[in-house]
Amino acid sequence: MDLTQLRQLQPYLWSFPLRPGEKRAEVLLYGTAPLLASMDDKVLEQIGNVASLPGLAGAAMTMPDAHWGYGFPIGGVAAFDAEQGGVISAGGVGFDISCGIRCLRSNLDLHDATPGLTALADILFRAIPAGVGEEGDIKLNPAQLDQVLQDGAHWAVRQGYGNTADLEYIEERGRVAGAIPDNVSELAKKRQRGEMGTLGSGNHYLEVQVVERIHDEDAASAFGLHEGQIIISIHCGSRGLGHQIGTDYLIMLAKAASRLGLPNRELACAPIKSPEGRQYIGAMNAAINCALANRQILTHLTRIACAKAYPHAELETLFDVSHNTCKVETHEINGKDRLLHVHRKGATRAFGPGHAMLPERYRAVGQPVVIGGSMGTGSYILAGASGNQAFASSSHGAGRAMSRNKASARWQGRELISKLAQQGILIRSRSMRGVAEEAPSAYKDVDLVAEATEQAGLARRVAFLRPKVCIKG
DNA sequence: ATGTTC
Repeated sequence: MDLTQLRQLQPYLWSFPLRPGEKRAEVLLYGTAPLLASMDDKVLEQIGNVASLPGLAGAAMTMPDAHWGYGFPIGGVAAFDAEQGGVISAGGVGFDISCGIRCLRSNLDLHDATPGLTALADILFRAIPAGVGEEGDIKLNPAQLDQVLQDGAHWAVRQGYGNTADLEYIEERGRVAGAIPDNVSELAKKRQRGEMGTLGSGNHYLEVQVVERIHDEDAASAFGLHEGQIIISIHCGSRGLGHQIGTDYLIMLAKAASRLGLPNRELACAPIKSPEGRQYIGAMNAAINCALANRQILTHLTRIACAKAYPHAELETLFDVSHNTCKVETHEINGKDRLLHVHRKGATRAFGPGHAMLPERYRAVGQPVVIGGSMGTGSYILAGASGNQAFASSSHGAGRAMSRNKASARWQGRELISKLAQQGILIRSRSMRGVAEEAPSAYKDVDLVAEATEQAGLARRVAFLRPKVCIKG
């Protein structure tokens, strides 16, 4: 991205000034000069397009890990006011609806766990269905799937996957309101009937990590984290169902958008108050519940696998964040509280200290936020910051720096795996091409993303996690 | 991300 097009407002905040004759809302970009310089110009074009959509509240924004996506950039945040003609966009949520990360803290430490890590890697690889189209042992009939879409992780706990203590630490406490299973196509449901409790592919993973560094002792203590502790993180979403909803509604919303005079098919959207808009929102909420249930089942499978390698192991849910959603929230703009539909695409909600929606245990320090790193580099746990000006949003990952095609042309999966093994990181995957696409060097530097996220006032770093075992799709 | 062509 050419930085001469931008105006630097603060050390970690930039604006994209209007060109003569251009009509759109403000665009704000969070990040350092090097991070922004490494982004594709497409990011700027895309967030500029978002700023021209009807009913936008405040500015359209990008997070420090932004890269270009379908319609909206990944790492994009945009809030719309239904009362002012605001819109809902499928491309503003993302195709993998409610993709997110479940973090589990363990009672194991690296020193004791090390001798069993190879066995754990093999057990997890057998226990966790992963890869494109991969199905699990759970097969649901249509009525059962509708219950999943209605009740999310609560459904999973009722079936014996995990426990009620998990629910307290899931965003929305395990279930969003407003899901309408009838708005989800039969094809989308059919694709999901065998895919509950599966990881998927691409950047999805299950990682066994060690807490290598604590940045904030108070928050770490509230989150139950200490140096040397083993953590397990599960990154996945709503699988075939979410993807099919994205496909179905892209077509419907594109028609609605053409009536609004928006020519760009990728910006497919409809007013929140329109029939099409309401219909998509009902389907999207159903997909959010599907993803929450999916991560709950995977948590259960992970506990069983972990107990085989370490009979005394206990895994508690630290938190479960979603980073592809649109959620209705109240935010203050110019001193006035407004009810907004906040699109976060590749962006994590990051409520600050004192927010009423947070579980009591974390309320004083802020919401746990996860910046998932690339395979082999590491991840950060952060806490939502007071005074976040980005509709309580934060970065979600390292963010790609290179396309999948380029990465798979440059690296060999097998070589990467042996190189990472030398660094003490065990990779298990059925797809060598997938591993090559996920090469650590195809991503931005997660340390720089986390540092910029903190310096920009979006979230505070709490702990750095180093991967030890990584199960890839 | 994805029954890898939205």
